[in-house]
Amino acid sequence: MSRVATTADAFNAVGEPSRRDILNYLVLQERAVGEIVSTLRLGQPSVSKHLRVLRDVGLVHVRRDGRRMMYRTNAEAIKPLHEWTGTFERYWKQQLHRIKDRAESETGK
Amino acid sequence: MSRVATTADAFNAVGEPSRRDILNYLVLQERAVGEIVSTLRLGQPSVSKHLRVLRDVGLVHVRRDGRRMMYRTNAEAIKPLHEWTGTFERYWKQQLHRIKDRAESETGK
DNA sequence: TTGACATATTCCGATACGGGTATATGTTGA
DNA sequence: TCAACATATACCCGTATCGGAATATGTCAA
Repeated sequence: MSRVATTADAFNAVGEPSRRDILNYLVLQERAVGEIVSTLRLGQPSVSKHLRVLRDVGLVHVRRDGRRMMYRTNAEAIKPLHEWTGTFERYWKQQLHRIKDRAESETGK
Repeated sequence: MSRVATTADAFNAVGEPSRRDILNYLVLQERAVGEIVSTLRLGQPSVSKHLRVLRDVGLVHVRRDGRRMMYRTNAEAIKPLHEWTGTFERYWKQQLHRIKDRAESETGK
């Protein structure tokens, strides 16, 4: 037994930089594959494969328009990631306060 | 040329489920490696390796305490991920409104 | 100094991944 | 029906990754 799944979850899907680029691009507006290819300067098969991964985890939606496939980001699928990272918010705020407090007590010395 | 870096960035580091578990655990309190191993039921070398990845991207801090190494989550390193996912917030809110509006107009019909 | 303890590193095998090339599939318009 | 177009899939290569076993490194206590 070796590596577990991976592409089967949104956290992992988003770990790939090109896929984040694609999500950033597709959230603004629905786009055809060819537009993604030329805008992001990636190979067409590469883009199709990234889209397949994103689709499998629900991060994008597709719609056929004639012979083109129109993709768009499904922002809701990103919500869980935002929520998970958000559970750490109180901790980084604490850390900032500690740093700030220490700085103030030092200047006040 | 093949796969790019990966372990060299926080997004990817967090893509691994065990590493998320470790971060969740270490944010509550500083812990020794052995505690992580027994609490999360993972192999010791495996944990050490995950910790090395997390450390390299700044997601955890270490401190030596005698012969033990005490790790804790560096919440601040998670902030960029929270911010990136946050850029999608307005879009999922829009989607929710659209869904809500449609539901209301349908019941009102 | 030595043995026990705690952690890190190395090595291995199986597999997943990403990019590229070639090819298959599906759709349109003539 | 057929050629052009748009996208998806299959395949290959080189590499990354994960887990586990074995081993190395570092630290303490006697």
